[in-house]
Amino acid sequence: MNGTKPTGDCPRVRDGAFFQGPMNLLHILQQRFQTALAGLVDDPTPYVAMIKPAQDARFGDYQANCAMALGKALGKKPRDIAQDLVQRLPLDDVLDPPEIAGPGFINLRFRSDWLAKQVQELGRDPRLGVESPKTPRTFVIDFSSPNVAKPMHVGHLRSTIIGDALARLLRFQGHKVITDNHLGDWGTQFGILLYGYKNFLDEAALKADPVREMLRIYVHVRQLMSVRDDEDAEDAVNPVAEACRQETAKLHAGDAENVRLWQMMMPWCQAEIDTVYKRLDIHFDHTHGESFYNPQLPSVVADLEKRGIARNSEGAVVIFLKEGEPPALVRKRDGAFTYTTTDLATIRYRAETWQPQTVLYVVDFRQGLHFKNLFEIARRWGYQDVALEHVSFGSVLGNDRKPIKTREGGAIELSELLDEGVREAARRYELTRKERQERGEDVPALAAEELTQIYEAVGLGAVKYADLSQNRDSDYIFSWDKMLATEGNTATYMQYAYVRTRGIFRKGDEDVEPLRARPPLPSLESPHERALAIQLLRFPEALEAAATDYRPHVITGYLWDLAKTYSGFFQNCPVLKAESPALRQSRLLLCDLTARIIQKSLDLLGIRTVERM
RNA sequence: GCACCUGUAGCUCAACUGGAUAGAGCAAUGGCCUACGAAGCCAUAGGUUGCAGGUUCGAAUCCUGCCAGGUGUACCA
Repeated sequence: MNGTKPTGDCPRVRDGAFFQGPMNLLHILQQRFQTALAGLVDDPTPYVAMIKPAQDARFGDYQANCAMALGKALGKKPRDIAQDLVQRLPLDDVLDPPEIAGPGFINLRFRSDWLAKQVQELGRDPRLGVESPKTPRTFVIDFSSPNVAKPMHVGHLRSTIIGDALARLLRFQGHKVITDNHLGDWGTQFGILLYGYKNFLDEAALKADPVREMLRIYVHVRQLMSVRDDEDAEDAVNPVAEACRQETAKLHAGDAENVRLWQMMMPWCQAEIDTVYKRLDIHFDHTHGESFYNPQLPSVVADLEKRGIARNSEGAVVIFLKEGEPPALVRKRDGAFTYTTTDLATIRYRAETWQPQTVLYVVDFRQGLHFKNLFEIARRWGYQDVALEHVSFGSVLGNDRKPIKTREGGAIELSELLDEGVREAARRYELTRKERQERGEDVPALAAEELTQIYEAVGLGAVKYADLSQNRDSDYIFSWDKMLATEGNTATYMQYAYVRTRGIFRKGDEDVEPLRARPPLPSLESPHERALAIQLLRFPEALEAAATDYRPHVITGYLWDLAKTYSGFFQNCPVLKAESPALRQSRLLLCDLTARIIQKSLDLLGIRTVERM
C-alpha cells in the first residue's frame, strides 16, 4: 500500500496516464469487507472469501456468508455480527443498504446509478474491465506434445485445445506465457519410420508428396507389427517390431545414416502437424522436443547420482520414492534413458532459461502418477520454488462409452476429424438455411467465400467449445449432434448470439466507434438492463475463476449466463425502437458490450466469430 | 493389493470449492413471429445427488466404510 495514492478505487496506469477504469465487482466488495472485518478479527482473509454472487435475485447481487462462521469464532449470535459488519461497511455510493436474512446472510445490492457509471467506463475500456496483475507471473505451458512420426489423432485434441485456451487466458490477464510443444520426436515411432523407409520406400511417391509417403510407410509397418505370424507365437517377438527397436537404438547411439534420415524426415513431420495447428489457429513460442534434451540426459543422471537422489539398482539407475512403491527409472539396464530423465532435463532447462513461477503440463489423466513422481523428484533435486502442475483431463469417448476409435479400431486422425466437423457444420447450416427461407425469413445472401469462412468457424468452433465447456476432469462423449446443436450451451449458439447483436447495428445503421470513444451513461431502469449490466461487469471475475484452477469451462459457463441474460434484455427492451434517442444509445452500448465480451471470450477459447451467418 | 479419477432429472452436463428451495440443454407437454435475425424466447413436468454412517447452524461438496465404472502401478512415452 502506498499512502500517497487512494486505495479505494485503484487507479491504473495505462498508456502513461492514470486511467480510472471499471473494477471487478467482487474485488470491490472484498475490499469493503476487508475494512469492516479489520476491527473484528486478526485475519479477515478467509471471511472475505465468503462473499459470493447471490444464487437468487431476491437475495441481491452478491451475498456475504461470513457472519455464521464468525459467530462460531467469536461466540456471538451470527445475526448480531452481521448487523455489526453492515454498520462498519464503508457504504458511500456503491451499495444500497444491505439486508440481513436467515441465519445471518448479508445480502448486497449495488446501487444502479453506480453500476451505470461502471458500465460507461467498461464501454471505453479495451480490456473490458480486466485489470493487469500487480505482479505478473511467468507461466510455461506444456501442451499438445504429439509424437511426430505419425499423424496427430483425436488423443491430442484435448491437450491441444485446453492448453491453447489456458495460454490465451493467462496472457490476456497480463501474465507472461511461454508455450512449449514438447514433441515426441525421438522415440520408438521413429524406429518404425526408419525401418519402413529402408524397406518399403516408394521413391516416386516420396518425391511427389513426402508427408503422404511417410504416412503410408508408417501405417504399413504398423500393420506388419500387429499381424501375428501364427497362433502359437503369442509371446514370440515380432521380427518387424524387433527390427524397429534396433533402428531406434541405432538412432540414439548416433548412427550416421539414421541420424541423417531423421534430420531429413523431421521437417516433413513438422509440416504435417503444422497444417493442423494452422487450421486450429494454435501457435507455440518454442518447440523443444525430446531430441532437444537428448544431449543433456547423461548430465542429469550424473547429477542425480552425485546428490544421492538416484542410485543403482539391478543394473538400472533409479530413484526410490516411497516405501513399497516401485521406484522411478532414470536409466535403464541397457543404458537407455527414460521419459522421466527427459522430463527432468526439461524442468531444469525451463527453470534456468525462463525462471517461471509455474509450469503447467496439460496432459491426460493417465499420466497422473508419472507427474506426481516427477514433481517429487524435481523438488528433491532443488526445484522447490517453481510450481509444477499437472492440468489433467479425461478421455474422449465414443457412443459406446469407450475411448473413441475408427470403425476399424484405429485412432481417428485429427485432420480428418476437423474436416468432418466442417463438413457437418456446412450440411446442417444449409439445412437450416433452407428451412428458414421456406418460412419466409430474411436470410442474408452470402457469397461462397463468406460461407466457407462460416463453415470453418462453426465446425472448428463446435469441436473446441464442446471440449472446453466440459469440466476437464471427466471423460466426455464425442457427438456431432451435441456439439453442433444450435440450442443450448454450444459454440454455434454463442456465435449466433454474437451475429444477432451485430445485426442490430447493421439494421440501425449504427457505428460502434462513437459508442466506444464516448460511451453514454446507460439507463438501467429495467431489471433486464440491470441484470445485463451486472453480467457484463462480471467478465473479469469469470476469467479469474477460470484461471485459478485452469478450468476453461468456467468461461463457457459465464458465456452461457451472459447469453441468457442478454436474451431477456433483447426480448423485453427494444433497442432501435427505444422510446428516446438517449435510451437507444444506452441500449446500443449494452449490445455492443455484450458482443465484445462474447467475442473476447470466444477468442480466449480459440474460437472465431463471424459477422453474419 | 495399492493409488488417482468418475458416479447428480430418461439422456448430456452445471452447481463459482461448505450456503438459502440442487440448476441448464436435449427429449416430453403447452404457448410466442404486423418490435431490432424464431439457429430465438416463455411456461409446465421431471431429483432419496451410487449406498450407509459421521463432522455442524448448514453437506452434492469435507471425513470414514462400502458398491459400480474407468485408469495407472520397474526398464513404452
